[in-house]
Amino acid sequence: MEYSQPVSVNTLQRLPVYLNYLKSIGGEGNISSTEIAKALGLNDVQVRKDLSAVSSGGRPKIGYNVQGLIADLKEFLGYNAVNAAVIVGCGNLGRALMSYRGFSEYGLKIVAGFDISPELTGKEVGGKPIYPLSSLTEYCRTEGIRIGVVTTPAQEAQSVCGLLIQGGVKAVWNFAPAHLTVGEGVLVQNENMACSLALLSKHLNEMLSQKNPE
Amino acid sequence: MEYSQPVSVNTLQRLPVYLNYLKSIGGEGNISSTEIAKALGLNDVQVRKDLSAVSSGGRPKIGYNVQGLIADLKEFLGYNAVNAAVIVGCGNLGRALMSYRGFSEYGLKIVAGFDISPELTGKEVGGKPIYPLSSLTEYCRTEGIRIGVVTTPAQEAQSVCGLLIQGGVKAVWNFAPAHLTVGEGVLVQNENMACSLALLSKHLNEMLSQKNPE
DNA sequence: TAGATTGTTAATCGATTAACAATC
DNA sequence: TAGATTGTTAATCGATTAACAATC
Repeated sequence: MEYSQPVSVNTLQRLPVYLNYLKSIGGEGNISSTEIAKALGLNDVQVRKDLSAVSSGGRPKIGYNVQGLIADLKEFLGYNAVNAAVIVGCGNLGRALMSYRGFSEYGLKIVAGFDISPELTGKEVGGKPIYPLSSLTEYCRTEGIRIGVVTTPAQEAQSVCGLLIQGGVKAVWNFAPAHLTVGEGVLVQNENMACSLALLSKHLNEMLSQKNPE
Repeated sequence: MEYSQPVSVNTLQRLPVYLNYLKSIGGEGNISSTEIAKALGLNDVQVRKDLSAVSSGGRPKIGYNVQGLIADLKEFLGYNAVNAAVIVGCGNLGRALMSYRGFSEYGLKIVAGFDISPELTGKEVGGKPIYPLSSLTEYCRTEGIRIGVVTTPAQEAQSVCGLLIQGGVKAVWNFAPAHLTVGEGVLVQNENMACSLALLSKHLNEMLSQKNPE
């Protein structure tokens, strides 16, 4: 386990998809890589290669044990750990994330929100307190927070990101439509809705232009 | 413009990042691909190649006109169009998206929400009505809706997706932690938070294991 | 002009897929 | 055993990057 080979970003992103699928079928039986691949629209060799990084292996002619694979994936993805995180920016999206109960499933625990507005500070959302932005860095440092979620407007995102890093945060989950520049050792994961929308919009355009060709 | 070469998914996902950056610097001047690349941590050849699909081109020794490039990117990404969309599932996340004013920036207009709960139907969020789930397919068909946003629990996601497609929806933006199976010609774009969290969590583990080696 | 910068062609790199041996 | 399925090695494919010619 300690010496498991590094996994590519692409593979890593597919692992939660496998987990979702396996949880949806449930049961006590076994499943073949071919079945998984077919259900998810992937190549079966790819599925086996991805799973080889995670699990103790399947059995020829039988496949993979569903429950075992679920357990291996959860363990590998760190869903059994508990990582404390703060949310910065308690607008609609920030508050929605603070209220979301599903994160515990993924080993993430939102412990507090931060906002610059005096109208929000002192209140609670989803049972979690909202503190003033001025206390963010100190809070992260004393509580040992490693994950920060940025749900501020784009203009504030970079400075807020700086505050988080000052407080010792090592991973920033960025929902603001802005590029964040960070130093070595800090990971920025963008949940950029504009990027997703770009793909949707392009697809629609192509569909329409096929129907109405020049 | 009609015969622009197809753009890879990777390139397409970077275009909104360029746009964000250019908007953040603003101004009337010009900018070189090298500068853009440096600011975003990309390769300068990649930037030029990406931009060549979008813009009428830069000028040697001078670079690209910032405002011109912004306009080209917006046009290419379809941000000047207006695509009507519905949101299915008006829980915390769904309501947050309904209230979000930024989508108009991206050519997306949320026109209505749908939910199965009688406590929500009839109400308004962000000035948009919530209708009962039973009216979803008919609504999409009569209003010509092409985009559906799924913010239901995972269990309901696939059936809701089916209703959307029955109603003529061609692009599904899926926030539920579930794999959606769709037919030919329909695009599913997953905004799967579990996938993002997998990357964050893996990064943290690696950081920690570096500090505390076996 | 000289030099900075674009745009393109060729080389590299990495991820996906095909072929096939190992295994139950 | 025969055949289904895994796991791995080799081939393919596509994206990134390097080299370089074109241009202002």
